[in-house]
Amino acid sequence: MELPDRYSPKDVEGRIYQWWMDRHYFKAQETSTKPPFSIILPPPNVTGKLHLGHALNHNIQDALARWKRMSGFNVLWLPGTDHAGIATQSVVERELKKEGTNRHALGREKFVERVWKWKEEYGGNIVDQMRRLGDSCDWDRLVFTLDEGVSKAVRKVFVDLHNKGLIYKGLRLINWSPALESAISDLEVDYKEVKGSIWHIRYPLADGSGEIVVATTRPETMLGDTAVAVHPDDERYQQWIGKEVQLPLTGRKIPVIADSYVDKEFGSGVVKITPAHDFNDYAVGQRHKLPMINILNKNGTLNEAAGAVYQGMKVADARKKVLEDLEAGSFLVKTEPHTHQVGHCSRTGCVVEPFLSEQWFVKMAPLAAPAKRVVESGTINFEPESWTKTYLHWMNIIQDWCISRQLWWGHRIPAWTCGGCQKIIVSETDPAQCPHCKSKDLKQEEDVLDTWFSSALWPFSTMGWPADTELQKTFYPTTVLVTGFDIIFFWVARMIVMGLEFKKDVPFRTVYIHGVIRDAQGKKMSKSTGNAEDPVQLIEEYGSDALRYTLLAQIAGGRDLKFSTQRLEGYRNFMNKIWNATRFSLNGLKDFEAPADGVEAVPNKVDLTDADQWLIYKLGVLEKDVDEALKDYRFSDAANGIYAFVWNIFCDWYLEFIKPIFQEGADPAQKKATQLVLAQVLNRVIRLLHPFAPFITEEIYQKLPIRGEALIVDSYPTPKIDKTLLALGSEEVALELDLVREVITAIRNIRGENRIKPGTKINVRLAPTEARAQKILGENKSSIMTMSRLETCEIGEAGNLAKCAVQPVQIGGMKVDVIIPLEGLVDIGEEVVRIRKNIEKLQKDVGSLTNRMADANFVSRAGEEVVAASKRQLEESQAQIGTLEAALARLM
RNA sequence: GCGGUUAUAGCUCAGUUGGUUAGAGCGCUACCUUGACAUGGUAGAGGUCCACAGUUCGAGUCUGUGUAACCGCACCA
Repeated sequence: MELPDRYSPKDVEGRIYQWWMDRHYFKAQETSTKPPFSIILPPPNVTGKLHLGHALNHNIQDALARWKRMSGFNVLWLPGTDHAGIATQSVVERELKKEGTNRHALGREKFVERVWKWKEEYGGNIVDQMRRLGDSCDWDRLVFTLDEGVSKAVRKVFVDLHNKGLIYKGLRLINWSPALESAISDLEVDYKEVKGSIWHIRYPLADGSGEIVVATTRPETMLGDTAVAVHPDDERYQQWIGKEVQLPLTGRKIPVIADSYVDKEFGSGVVKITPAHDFNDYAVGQRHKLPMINILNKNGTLNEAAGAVYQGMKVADARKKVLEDLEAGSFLVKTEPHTHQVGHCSRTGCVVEPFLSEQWFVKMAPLAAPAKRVVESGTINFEPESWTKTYLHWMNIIQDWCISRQLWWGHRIPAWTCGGCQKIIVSETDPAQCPHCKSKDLKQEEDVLDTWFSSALWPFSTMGWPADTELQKTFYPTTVLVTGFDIIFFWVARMIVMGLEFKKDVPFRTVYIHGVIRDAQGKKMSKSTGNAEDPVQLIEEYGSDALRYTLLAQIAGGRDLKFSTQRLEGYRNFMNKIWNATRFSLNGLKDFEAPADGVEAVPNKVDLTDADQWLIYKLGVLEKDVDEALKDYRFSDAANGIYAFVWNIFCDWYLEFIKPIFQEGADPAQKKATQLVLAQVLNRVIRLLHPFAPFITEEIYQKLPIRGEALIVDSYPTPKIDKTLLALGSEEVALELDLVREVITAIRNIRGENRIKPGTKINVRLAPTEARAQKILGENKSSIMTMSRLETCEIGEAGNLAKCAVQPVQIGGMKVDVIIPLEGLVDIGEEVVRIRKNIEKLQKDVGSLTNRMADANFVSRAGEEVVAASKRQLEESQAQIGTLEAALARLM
């Protein structure tokens, strides 16, 4: 079968993916004798378009899934999509706006219907994108966060927590997004530095006995002030404590209180207290039982409590007006520039307002305690480990979780208020009547739950909980969670909490936290800055495997990754290299008969060339390294190791070494042996590559002479399972072949440096100093001649060095002088320069080695082998200098 | 303020337990269309491993201090 000379991902990826699907290779077995391996996919938003971060996240999980599947595990990779309350609702609201209407006009029921319709139509897009990435998820188990089963789980958890007193409804100061007109959680607030001012305002005492100056960054909130506070020990203000001040503009009288929250050193040492619009003031207000005046509407404008003048104004306008009025009344003392952190809504970017409102909360402290313990004890471990500290820190300062959102798209809170007795009923099923007063006048809460509430249950709600399913028995706790650090608090921590509370076990054993993808300049990729790359677009252009290799080869130790298309191009080239190496190999295997015992077949050791044994030895090292790297989540080490093997060992050397064997006249026994080695090693390389480049490898695999049914379900090569083949490798022979390679490199080096045309065939004398080198060179003479394009090659005495280029080569105790007569070939001057450069380099080594050997401390204290090695190196370097100097003398 | 991460070639990064001459890819220079691949090949140039101190016979690697950059968390109105 003929392969095109370039790998074309487009012709392969879709077909291969469909083939895997048709054959159900992604399916997990509910029960199996195989050990389980499970991953829950962090569900992307249904609205979403995958970004590169998703690609990385999914590629890691898929690499793990494929590796484990090949390693004999019963693999469950459970996919899902998230309803993403705010994001999805916004998309549909934008659609409505275009149609000249809005959700309020439509009404709740119709609107939610409309969102569902949207989801049915576009929700599949995100799944299609995941398939482009090659995700080998068990698609038959695809779950959506609003599916019936998941919704049941959500209700059960809500009701249980409520019955345990861990969910409560209360009037609290919460973070309010005026743009969304909804509460948001602490985590959804991003603090950004904003340049503002700090205004000093005069508050006259009510009894006219003086005035007090307060400092504030938000003058408009003074309309809701209910006290002025000073530090109890502040000598300047002792006489004011307990008196009243008259609030400018409103004339309201408010007390001066003492509270140690006030910092004497900051500003004027006097703080205006607005309990309804500041978290610290709220705390002070609670301590002093101050009244709370809410001056804001839900949309962020001022309400009637702010006074007729300001009612209806936006906060920014009100601030201006208040300052004008203060100025006019000469209440304003001074204005200073001041930068401070201002909370912004992570969804809309609007300024978040602390807002007094009735919301539902989860009491976190009792739930956090066991969730801390499982991480402290190592039942769950973070990879990299340093995230443990971040996690524990957050768990220590955790606040109650505000879970209600004033949206329509999501899990509606399963609580009803009875019109008869006003009691609140919380129930898993919609109640027909009030259990207390039997009234049928029940009204369900309007609010929905924070998206992350259902996400927190994901590891078990997706497996059929609360029913007791086989799936949970087999796969819970899951093996590993793969995610970015940005949702450790949003998601990871809350899953641990809920898993422990409802499954009495951790949701996963390991949390693998990977870095963030940045652009080539190191900036965070985002839609708004326009530097976000579209993975599907990149796949179109470079192929899914190339993209995956780029990401996996660079992800290490949880560090961020800088993405450049230049790098992507490099790995695209690598895919092509693999393709062409296969093309060449298959050509050489045209008359090769696949052995009956397939992958177990090995040639007789006596028929193997040195190159065969060298290659097999290197393969053994690779298999060991890759196995260890993958076990430690060192994807880049594994990917780079395979890359180097394929390119620098297999292609650059091995394929070159075996080329003559495929020419006519080669020894048939040797050819047969080499063909078998080639077929077996190619088979191993393709299998090793599969988790990192699934499409191209499966495509190639199907054309290999030695193969099974499908690569995706073949086994993953390790030294353990490849014992028979790897036993043919030899470290000793490998070292000998390295000498041959060094000799070839030396000849090429002399050629290059002396600018001898590649077409010019030259004569070389090789002068080994011991029998072992003599033997190995003799055995590989024809390879040396071909690969360095020689006319003649003598192996023996150094002979006359007059007008000769000379390069000493030594490796593992074997030594060879490479000698090339230059007479009539080139200008001798180049060789003089080349030799001098080499001598200089050697002299530097000799210098430091001499110093070291002269150091009595080194000789007596360093390990014996180290001293011996240094001594040997010194002698060898000196000998090489001798050789080169002799050659130099003969050149002049 | 508390915590974390990073600092190695022009760029992006490897360098596992301290041990010969610190590696790769890209970029750069020269040469090469040789029968797998120009998305290729061969050779080459390029590094005071952030600074200082310490431990050690020996430090890119371990310890401390400092500097710089990035990221969390908490924040003073």
